[in-house]
Amino acid sequence: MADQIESELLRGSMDLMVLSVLAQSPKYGYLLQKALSDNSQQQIKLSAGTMYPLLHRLEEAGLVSSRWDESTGRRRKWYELTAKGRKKLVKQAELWQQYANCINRLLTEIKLVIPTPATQG
Amino acid sequence: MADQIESELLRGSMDLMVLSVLAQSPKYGYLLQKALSDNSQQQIKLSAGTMYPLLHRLEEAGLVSSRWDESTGRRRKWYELTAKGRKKLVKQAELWQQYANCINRLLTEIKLVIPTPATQG
DNA sequence: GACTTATGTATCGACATCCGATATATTGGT
DNA sequence: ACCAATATATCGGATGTCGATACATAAGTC
Repeated sequence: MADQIESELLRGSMDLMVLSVLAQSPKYGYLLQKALSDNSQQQIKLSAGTMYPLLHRLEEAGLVSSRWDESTGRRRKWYELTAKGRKKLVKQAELWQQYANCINRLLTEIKLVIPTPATQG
Repeated sequence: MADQIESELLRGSMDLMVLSVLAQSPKYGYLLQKALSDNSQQQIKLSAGTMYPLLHRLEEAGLVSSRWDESTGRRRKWYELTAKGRKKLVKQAELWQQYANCINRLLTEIKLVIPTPATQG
């Protein structure tokens, strides 16, 4: 299994990943970390120092809503996508595709990757 | 033609793109801007305020070398990849592929994109 | 000649993101 | 009693991005 992906490359798209994982199902922070790690074959680690401010930003922007669950021994804050968040996710996913296609085209031109059919956009 | 890609999503991979474009041929800053824009169907714009510090960082790190050309009316600083820069580019391109595959997998799972065959890695 | 646009490099300050370190508290296992 | 895992949160430092600004020359236009 490959190492964890360098953060340098990840900057700016953490929002997209978090929105994606939350789109699967509502989660609380700690669970979100595990889910993202699992979904990426342990390649993407989201540190607490990155995640919590990020979640607060998303909530501030109205993209997720949260509620505390104190019913169990554990004090957990569950986050779920709002309608606005879902729209944002779709838009960001499209942008990502564009972006990825751009870079892939660049890398393909210098023959660093095997050409792949453009997905869309 | 789609709009310019939001910078938010681009953070952290400008280095990769610049190294890629320089791998095609040596360029001076202003030419690099045009080349990157052309190579991305005008979707990626590299502002001067981003580019020059970036080029200086790459040179500082020994990934590119530069020399002034004063032979024409225009004063130009040409940049070209060093051997170290080329190695770095190959490595970063591999990381990029890993990263892109991770995100694509995430987006595929929530059915926001049409699944594509994994390129590699 | 005067004016504007394009070319060309560069720095500055404001702002955002990322992350390690740290704090706090509970649960479960040994 | 101790330690690891669970769980949320903030702080400060490092870094990246970009609009604004500065400066200078060349080319085109009125």
